Amino acid sequence: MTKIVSLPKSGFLANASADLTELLESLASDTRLDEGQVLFEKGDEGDSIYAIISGSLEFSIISSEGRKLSLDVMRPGALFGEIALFDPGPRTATVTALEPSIVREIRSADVLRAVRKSPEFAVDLIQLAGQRMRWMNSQLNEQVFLSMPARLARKILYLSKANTDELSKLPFSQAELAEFVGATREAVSKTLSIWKRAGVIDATRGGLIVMDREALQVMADLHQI
Amino acid sequence: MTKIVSLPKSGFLANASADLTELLESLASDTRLDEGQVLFEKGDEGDSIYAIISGSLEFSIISSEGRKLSLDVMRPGALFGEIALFDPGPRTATVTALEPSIVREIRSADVLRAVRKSPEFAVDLIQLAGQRMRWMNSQLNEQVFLSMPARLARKILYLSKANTDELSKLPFSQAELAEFVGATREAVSKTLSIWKRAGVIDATRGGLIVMDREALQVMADLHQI
DNA sequence: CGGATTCTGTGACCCAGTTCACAGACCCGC
DNA sequence: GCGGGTCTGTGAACTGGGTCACAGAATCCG
Repeated sequence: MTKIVSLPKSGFLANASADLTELLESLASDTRLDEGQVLFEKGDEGDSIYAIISGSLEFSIISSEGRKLSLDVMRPGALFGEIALFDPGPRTATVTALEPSIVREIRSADVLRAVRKSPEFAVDLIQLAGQRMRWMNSQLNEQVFLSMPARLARKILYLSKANTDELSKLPFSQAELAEFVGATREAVSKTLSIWKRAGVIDATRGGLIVMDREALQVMADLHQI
Repeated sequence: MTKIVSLPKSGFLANASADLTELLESLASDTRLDEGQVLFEKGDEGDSIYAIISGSLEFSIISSEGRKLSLDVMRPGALFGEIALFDPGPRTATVTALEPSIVREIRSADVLRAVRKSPEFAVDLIQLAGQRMRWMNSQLNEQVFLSMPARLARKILYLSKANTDELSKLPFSQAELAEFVGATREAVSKTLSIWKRAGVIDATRGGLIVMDREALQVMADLHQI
């Protein structure tokens, strides 16, 4: 049986305790996802939480008009879907596999039972919720108060931080970056061009390499509103 | 001693269970706030949660440049500050008294102790966190995907819903409304003028009366992006 | 290899909302 | 009751970013 070997610091919510992890082990059922497959989307009913075993999934919100704002890419070890855990109701976000992935599903009733038995689980979960709220707050902040270039710089830094390999190449097209940033492909293309000319990044088709992290950091702090 | 008589559905997070309420009763210490007084602001350290006994407080986030986005006004019965509950770190938002108010403060260590004794508290708290996350998600959605008039219409409907009196008069100046909507005073003034001419609302200095809720509802759904 | 598709770069124009600049209107205190 | 704040209304100019429209590069595939 696949093991959650460790809990890497992925995007967010990746700090489950050993106890919680064990719980996941015992009650879980695994699901295999193809690239592009939607695990659940906004409006779905569902009361499970998930842990990522392998692959990577995109976490996004979608407007009624169909516009998408990607918020995070989650990697093995990440836990998600906890809003619906004890607050039944439709899902508020959409989760899509970016590559073939495996997720472990735990029904909230099982978690609930475990919580009643052992309060430590609850403390873990509340802490997890706290971190997620903190993170959502920062997203709101960025969207509201930062200009497009600043948001772009931050997302690039954030997403490339998760990359373990040496020169952090981001495997996203400009269209995908635009969705992360809440802007159009054209706008992203234009600012990337500028940064490329300035030697801050190097862009190729379907990818992008950060050359000068410091400079990007500056871009992220400039351009406030 | 003041009692939390009931838990009215205020802005959000107003559905604490009887048990949790009792906990609040036993461990709390009350604080009196003057109008305009800041209870805590973004960046402060602090690990207490609060319940509102009387008055009303504004919940807002503030950019590094000093721009403010008001998110909610919280009324008696509302619970807030729970991010810091089990996830230590700086506060992510700012809370200000809109009028003379009294809040009850509970140190997170006390709550933590209670949780370990009785898991039901934990379930309540997690549920509370779930609702708050749901709500924050909706805020993010609105800010990102809606035009200014739609946001304005929604905030007016939302804020006036909390009003119990007959013809719901909102006691906010246009400048304050602008902060709620993340726009400038002028822009708000202009769209309010239009709505006033159309008979949808009636505006006076420092306040505003909703005449036609349905029409506002339409405005809220139109103007998507 | 050659055609088709999918990305990337850029320019022209448009529009929502900001900034700036006032002019009234209301209101409160002396 | 009048003078100085604080709100409200509105117009002119500006601007970030969106929309539209292509053209050139990469890549894929039959």
